[in-house]
Amino acid sequence: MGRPLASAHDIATPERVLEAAERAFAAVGFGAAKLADIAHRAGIRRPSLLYHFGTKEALYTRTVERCFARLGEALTEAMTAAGDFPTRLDRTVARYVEFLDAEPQLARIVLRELLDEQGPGRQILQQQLVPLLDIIERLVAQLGSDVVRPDVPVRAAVLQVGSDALLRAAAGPLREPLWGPADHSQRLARLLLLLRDETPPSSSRSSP
Amino acid sequence: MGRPLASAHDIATPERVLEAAERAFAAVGFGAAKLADIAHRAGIRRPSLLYHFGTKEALYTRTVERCFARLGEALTEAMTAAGDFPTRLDRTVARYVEFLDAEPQLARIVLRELLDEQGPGRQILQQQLVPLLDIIERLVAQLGSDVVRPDVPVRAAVLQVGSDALLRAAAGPLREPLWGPADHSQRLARLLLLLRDETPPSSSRSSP
DNA sequence: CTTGCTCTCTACTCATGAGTCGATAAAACT
DNA sequence: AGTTTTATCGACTCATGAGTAGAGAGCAAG
Repeated sequence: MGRPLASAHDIATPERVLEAAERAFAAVGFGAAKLADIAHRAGIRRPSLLYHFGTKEALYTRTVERCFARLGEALTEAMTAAGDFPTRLDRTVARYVEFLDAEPQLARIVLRELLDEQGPGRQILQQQLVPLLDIIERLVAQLGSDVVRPDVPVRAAVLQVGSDALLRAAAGPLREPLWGPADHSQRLARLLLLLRDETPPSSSRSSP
Repeated sequence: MGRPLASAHDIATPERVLEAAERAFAAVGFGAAKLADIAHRAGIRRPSLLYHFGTKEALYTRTVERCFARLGEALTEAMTAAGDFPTRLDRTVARYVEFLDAEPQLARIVLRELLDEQGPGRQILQQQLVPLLDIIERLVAQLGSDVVRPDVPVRAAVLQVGSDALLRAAAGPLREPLWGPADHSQRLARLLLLLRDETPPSSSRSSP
């Protein structure tokens, strides 16, 4: 054999490996994931994988960084939409939840990194999340000074909504039986943050 | 050597092993945890550990079951306190959060089980959590019919508060910089569930 | 004191999975 | 055409960690 071959659908091999790695690490964690599995799922054998990434740890770090990068993108993209505060809040929460629900592997990896004592994730998480929370707090102060409840701790509220979405996405088959429909998160965020709740654009109430 | 010896502080060996196992599995997960480490932390060698538990998987299952049992106890105990609805809500949330903060290993293991595709945890989680949520919903309907917001999805709200506490406890060193003081959870739960918020007994407001 | 039971250890086996080496072959230059 | 570069794989090495075997030490009962 020889060159790329680019097998299947002609996506570059390293990219396919990263996708397979994301699934594997998300499913069973760093320790239990096997390079041979990942390689096979990417359509190559283990040595070829190691040719591209050198070592298992390196592959893992790359995977984690890729996850956090995409998550960061999704978050900031969702936040920078135009509109008044309630609209932006709805949009951000909705997009964030949808994004995580669509990529549960990502949610799982982020969570795993939060749990692991070592791992590259803790630092990345701190470095990305702290400034993001600062931005949100400033945003709330500027945009929402008249519609936001003055008595709510903003950071805590944001983290609560965020944690919920993360766990919800990571819960896999338990998602529906426990959490139910997705737009509940949006509703709860409104209830937490907004002074008055003029029932959001499209949503369900539990008891009319 | 020979009999128990009961080393250190005379706690039964299997119990010491379970404690060590809980720490280890919480810190690095099932795959990466090493029986030799666990054994040493419990004051014995690996074969002695295997004498008591037979296999690594068995030890893990025992550890997980022990965790869920304790968590279940803590939850139901907190919920069955007397008082009107707001008081009970405050107490339950406060005790739950304190409990998890005091035993972060437990929170980590529960989370890990939520993440793992196989593992005994998913099933236990479903079996314990679904009925618990039903109980809570019934409780809210009975006790809080006049003080609880009628427009809030109870299950979702409870899960949101619960997820937050779990992640908060599992976050280790990131807990303070991100989440801040513990009583915020209590405050958010009040804001979510109660119709009017007469500022809970002892709490801090972020902007007076 | 001897027999038996419980618990512990040291010293193995054995499977598994990460990383290396050398061969090979398709592409990409020259 | 010939040479180099890039990517792939089969067949190794080697470390590590789970599980096993067997011996021995303390304790209890007869």
